[in-house]
Amino acid sequence: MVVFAGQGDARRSMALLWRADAPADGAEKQAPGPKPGLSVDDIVSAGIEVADAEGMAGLSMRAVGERLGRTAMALYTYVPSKNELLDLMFDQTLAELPAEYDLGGGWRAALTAWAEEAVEFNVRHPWVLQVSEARPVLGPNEFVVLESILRILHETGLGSAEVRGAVSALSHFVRGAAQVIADARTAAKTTGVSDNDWWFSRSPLLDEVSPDFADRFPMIAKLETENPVEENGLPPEDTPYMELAARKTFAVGLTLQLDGIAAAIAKRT
Amino acid sequence: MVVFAGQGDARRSMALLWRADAPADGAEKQAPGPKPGLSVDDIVSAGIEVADAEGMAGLSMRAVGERLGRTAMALYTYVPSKNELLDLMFDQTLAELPAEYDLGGGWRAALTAWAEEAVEFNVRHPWVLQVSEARPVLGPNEFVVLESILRILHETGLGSAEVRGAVSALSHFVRGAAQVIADARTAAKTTGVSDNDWWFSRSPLLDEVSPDFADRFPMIAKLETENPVEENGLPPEDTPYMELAARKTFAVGLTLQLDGIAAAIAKRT
DNA sequence: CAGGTTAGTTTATGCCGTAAGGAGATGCAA
DNA sequence: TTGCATCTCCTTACGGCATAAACTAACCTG
Repeated sequence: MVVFAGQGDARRSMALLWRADAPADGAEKQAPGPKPGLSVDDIVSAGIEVADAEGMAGLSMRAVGERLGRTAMALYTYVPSKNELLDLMFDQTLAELPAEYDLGGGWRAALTAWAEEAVEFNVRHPWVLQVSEARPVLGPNEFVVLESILRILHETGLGSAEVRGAVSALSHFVRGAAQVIADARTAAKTTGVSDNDWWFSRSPLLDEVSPDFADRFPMIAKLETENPVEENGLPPEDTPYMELAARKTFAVGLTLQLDGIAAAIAKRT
Repeated sequence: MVVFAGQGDARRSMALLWRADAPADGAEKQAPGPKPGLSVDDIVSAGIEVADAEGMAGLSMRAVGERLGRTAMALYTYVPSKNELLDLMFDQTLAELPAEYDLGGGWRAALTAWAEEAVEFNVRHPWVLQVSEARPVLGPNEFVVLESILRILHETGLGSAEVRGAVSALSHFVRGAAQVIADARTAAKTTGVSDNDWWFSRSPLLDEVSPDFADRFPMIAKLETENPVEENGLPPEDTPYMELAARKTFAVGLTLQLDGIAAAIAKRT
């Protein structure tokens, strides 16, 4: 399911995201009570580790707490809710993306680098894809990332509306591609069935249940015979079939995106 | 979280999807025991209704059963698990998409119609976006839908690899756009906060927490001032701000996709 | 050393998918 | 007509989830 950004106390959320804890000017008075055994950063890091390893479905307050030797409830001292924790995790994770791209090779090379980086990032942290973009988290790193692609697109000389369109097109494309790759990996891992085995168990069943497949779906049949995923014979047993296909398709699709942008540039001049 | 296609008994799944219950040839012998009070279709329809109304998060066996006046466990007589039910719901829902598009106006017009139809479809049934594409469900309607876009792309004369790239680019784009629109609606509904109110509560906090925003993120600041979402003054209080913006951006992004395909065609000749 | 503050715990509530087992209905063979 | 196999549907139970509420214990300040 899709998760939405903090609907709790907006001020506290923003303060956490931007680390504006404001320990007052100089005062810094000693707080009574036991010293904090954890920090927000500890919890965020543990959360990211859990989510990377077990996926969004495996991200529970219990699991995060356990990784830190605490109960689930202990986390609520530092973080108002699981939602806010997820926002913090999201923004923190974005920090590993480059803030700038080399523009020496022109916008096309830079966008290619951006897209490849972005796909790998999302494959590394597939749970990030489940954080809704509709109401952004508004954390610092989210803005850094947005700024970085805007800087590349600035080179194209396109107007604001086209830039907005390009950002969303590229971002949807990259996220979709990463989703497929990540899902393929997760499916193989959680079911214990390789892509090969999965297809070999289903393909004959498809024939059985729809013997006239090639007549009903001529275009699909044509595509499958003309351009099978395995280019030269069957892929080795342990090749991640789906991921391979997805990566090939990504390359072609990316060219489409860039050519579309080139066309928009051509139209302006 | 993302959901994967039936990892249970593949044969039974396929039989359910293709409605190949095979009541034997002519025999049709009366089964003992009480007559079934439900059908798989009843359950699938109820499931779709629940998911449309409450989203993937609200889709529970208990909720589906309740809609049919049964307990959750009653469903397991007809459907092996929630996963298989979701597969059936997915394929059934796809049936409402057109199987063919008018090619009289050329591939560009047809793809535009396809994309607009697809976005509305996904906005109507946002839970569909959570069904993983990595291991397809392999239901009949999934193939119908794929065949329909392949038929359009056939008109372009592109080769298989380019067609695959175009399908994935268009599909990622359409799904991403729909996701944003659907999420915006869900966020407004579940939080009870309009896009306007959301932004007005956060915008000042952003200034507070990052007073040097315009210096740190000049490109973002420029984009916001050059091309604010509200084109002529503030939008009326109840306008779905985010959705409006998403739809504008969708139109621009779609042009990019189509121009990219046009460029691929030009390259071939 | 008393009192207030804080970190962290335990416990409880109401959700979830679904395993296990039982109750009652039904059709067929004897 | 009886008895049984088979089927639908139910109740109960288990271990998971987020988090509210109330508690314990650590700690600083007066």
